[in-house]
Amino acid sequence: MADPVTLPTPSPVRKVARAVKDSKAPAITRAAAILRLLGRSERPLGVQAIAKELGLVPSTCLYVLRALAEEELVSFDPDTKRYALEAGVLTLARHWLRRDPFNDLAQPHLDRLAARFGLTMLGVQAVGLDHMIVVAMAQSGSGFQLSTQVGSRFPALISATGRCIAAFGDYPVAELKARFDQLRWDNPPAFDDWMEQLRRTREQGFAVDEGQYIAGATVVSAPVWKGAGRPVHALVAIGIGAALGRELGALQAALVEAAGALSGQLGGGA
Amino acid sequence: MADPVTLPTPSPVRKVARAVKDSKAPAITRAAAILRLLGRSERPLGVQAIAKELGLVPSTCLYVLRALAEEELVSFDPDTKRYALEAGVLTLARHWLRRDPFNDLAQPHLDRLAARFGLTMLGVQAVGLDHMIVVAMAQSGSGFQLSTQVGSRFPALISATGRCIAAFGDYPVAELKARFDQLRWDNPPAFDDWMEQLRRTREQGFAVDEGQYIAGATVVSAPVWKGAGRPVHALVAIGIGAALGRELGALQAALVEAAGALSGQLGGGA
DNA sequence: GAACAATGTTCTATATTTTGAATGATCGTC
DNA sequence: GACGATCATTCAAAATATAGAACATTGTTC
Repeated sequence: MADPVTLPTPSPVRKVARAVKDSKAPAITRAAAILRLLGRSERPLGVQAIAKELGLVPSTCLYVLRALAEEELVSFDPDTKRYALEAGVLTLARHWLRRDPFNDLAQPHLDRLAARFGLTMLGVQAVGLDHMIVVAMAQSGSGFQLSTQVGSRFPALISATGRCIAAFGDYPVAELKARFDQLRWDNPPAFDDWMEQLRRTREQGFAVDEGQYIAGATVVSAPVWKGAGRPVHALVAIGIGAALGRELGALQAALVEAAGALSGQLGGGA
Repeated sequence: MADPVTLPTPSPVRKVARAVKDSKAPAITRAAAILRLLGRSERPLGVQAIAKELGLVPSTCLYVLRALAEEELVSFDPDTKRYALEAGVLTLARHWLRRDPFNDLAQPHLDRLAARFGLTMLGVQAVGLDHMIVVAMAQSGSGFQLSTQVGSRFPALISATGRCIAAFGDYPVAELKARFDQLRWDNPPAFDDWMEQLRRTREQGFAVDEGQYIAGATVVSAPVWKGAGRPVHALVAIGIGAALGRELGALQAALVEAAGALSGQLGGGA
């Protein structure tokens, strides 16, 4: 139900409270927190429930909700006095999709690879060191497979794609360590082993995760460059461990090739 | 490029200024305006450009942008100092989609009708009397660009669906008139004719627009009820005028039937 | 059906954000 | 390579959004 990234949320209250204090536009921080909470919630929520969950003052919370409702980002049921996400968020998403070249260009690659190897392919975008977001997807259609939805968020350093982000991002080791320690894996690697894997990732140009993030699943990820500097995107292949078998080598080669081609199309120096 | 609804936007400045003043949480109003502007824009924008376009104070604008960037709703390129929508908006949209039963239930109906009649089908949601938003879609031929169109906004009273919203909404005539006068049609009907069409829409249980909103296109729309009160959703068929021909009758019957079935599934009193 | 409890909403003093000018950075031009 | 202009950013005063209590409304229990 909940996002992989929202599962280990011990206390939104503390986080929201701190973020609100540090911000020069606290109302926006509160609004974003409310939108996320409503997104997480299975059912519409009342003012009080929202305020309590996020540690906000009810009256302030009410004003924020009214403003969000006015903007058609939140729906309000006058009968039940409950608030929920409104379809307006779709409109923003559509505009983002429309404007992002990675989506259009990545989709054919994803479709092709998904069909050829019979697995789930993702196009992923990193946003800072916090999260990565699934922005495109393709599935082969046959048999069982793992799947996510476009829009899903994951911690930035998790799994194979996390290794790519870390390997090519040139971040301070201390920062990586701090983030690494907060990750949840099915079979967590030791930090030193992980650092060694980063080195190999840099050599090979792609990263592999064999059952460490999700037991039984193999994830291969190759970075895509949009320009100089850090890669912001990656192509990801996800397969049930056994199903890949000897094809793993071919998959890796095809993935790297597709990622390289995409980098070229996006005008990046691969 | 731009939304149907954003095309006739003479001056965002006035609108934003008024909305900000009336709101008890102006920062949120500003933030929403910025997000919309960034969505509309083809390229990333700088602080100054955004502030000027919306009539905001640059420094305030900067703080809002920073807060939005912190929330991963807006991306910031440190090199060019430009802002754009960020993939975080996708996450909100995914959550909305996940939680809304109309989507899942409507999709099979849309697919079926699109295939049978060879046209484009939409699932639409009204949000107040301001807008309606396309929340689901099916096409007869190759249905890929599908997701890019979902999220489109239209004025609530336009075309066939607008007639449904007006006909079954029980709004004061004065309010309808005020909204009606702001609509842009290819071939605008007279208000009195339109009111007459509303009456017939109530009788028939569906509405038709033959080339009035878009010259050469026939639009048929049937309301879907989620509960008592006003219908919030509608099923919409869009076809090139000539292509429909004698099938129009069958389409109307099928549309009404599907809308009725959906209303039942959603627990509404059809 | 009445009293209670919980929730939503309004109100006002105060702490905060917003404002607009001043500063610093960056770009394009000569 | 230096100048001018544009843009992003900072800062302190002033307008204003926020917090917390009071009030109103809704739903629930006896």
